[in-house]
Amino acid sequence: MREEVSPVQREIQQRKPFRSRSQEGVVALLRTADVVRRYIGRVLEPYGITPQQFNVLRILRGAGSEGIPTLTIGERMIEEAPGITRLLDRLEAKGLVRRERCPEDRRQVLCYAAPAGLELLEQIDGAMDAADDEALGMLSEEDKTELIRLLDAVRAGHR
Amino acid sequence: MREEVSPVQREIQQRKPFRSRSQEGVVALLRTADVVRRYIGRVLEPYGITPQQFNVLRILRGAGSEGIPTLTIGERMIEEAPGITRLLDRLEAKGLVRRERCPEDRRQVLCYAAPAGLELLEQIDGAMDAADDEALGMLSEEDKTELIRLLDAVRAGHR
DNA sequence: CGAAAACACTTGACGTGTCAACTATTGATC
DNA sequence: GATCAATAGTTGACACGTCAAGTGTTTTCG
Repeated sequence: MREEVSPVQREIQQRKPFRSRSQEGVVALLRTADVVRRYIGRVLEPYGITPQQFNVLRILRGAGSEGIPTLTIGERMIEEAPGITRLLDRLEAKGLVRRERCPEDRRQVLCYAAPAGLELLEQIDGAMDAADDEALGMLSEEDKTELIRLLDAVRAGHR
Repeated sequence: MREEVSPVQREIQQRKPFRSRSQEGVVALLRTADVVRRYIGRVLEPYGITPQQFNVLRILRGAGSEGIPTLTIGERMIEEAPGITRLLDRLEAKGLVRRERCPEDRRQVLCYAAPAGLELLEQIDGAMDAADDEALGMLSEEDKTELIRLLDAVRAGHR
């Protein structure tokens, strides 16, 4: 029975085998997400926008003309508020986003996608659809479904 | 036939369904990795070290007394050199790492885990094993194996 | 009603990731 | 053997991400 060496193990040039499936899984998950994140980043680069900024813009587009408060954006991404504030600062500086205090509750700041932001999104949409397919293109539809199921289960376990 | 709403979709409070399995998969992958990354980060926090720093230390421990050049560390993580240089700067400042120019090839900088770094790692090892198990604890061994297989396939496709 | 608690951010400090440009060496070549 | 390309790192500028603390605004409640 010969020694099996997993792909992840080879990648990180590790001599010792993983202590458990769990350890190998965590490493594989984090490394794979990094690879995909970078890939998406490169696709977005020509449009002068980062993955996070793109994400926020998509959320704002989804919110429509009603706008959406800063913290709500943070919930839909996974991030804490401080990051969102500054992300919006940069998007606003680029003219892709508009913000204004909510009249009903002056603690809140409502955020909207500016026209320029919506236009940019439309330019990107096609490329991003292609990028998503490309990113997981090596998996069959069944594999994708299975991957999604497993990932959903992992997140569900964290609460 | 009723409308199915995926967990990811619910999480990001998205009204429109995903355009494709690929899109849903990419979102699930990135979100799940974020969740796990944060979890690992919280486990490490009491030890005054970040996930990346822990990662580098483990790599240095693996390299042993021969040391390992800066760029090689970068290859085993996925990062670019600049990040590694500064990561090492901080670890050296904490006394967890030692660096010196390689006499054979003075362009290289050999890095070693300092004794304090090795001690810290030993203190953490147990907690990290437990954390890995906890992170994927909701999956059966078969599910973990399947997840690893799918993730390996995704990374293999990116090259 | 008025003080205290709860909210919704915002700001500051720091760790990390990326790219581009720069320095120091080493290797390759005519 | 001097020149030029390739290496190995470092540095600067900027986008995030996190935590802790600070600023207004409601809410809650005695």
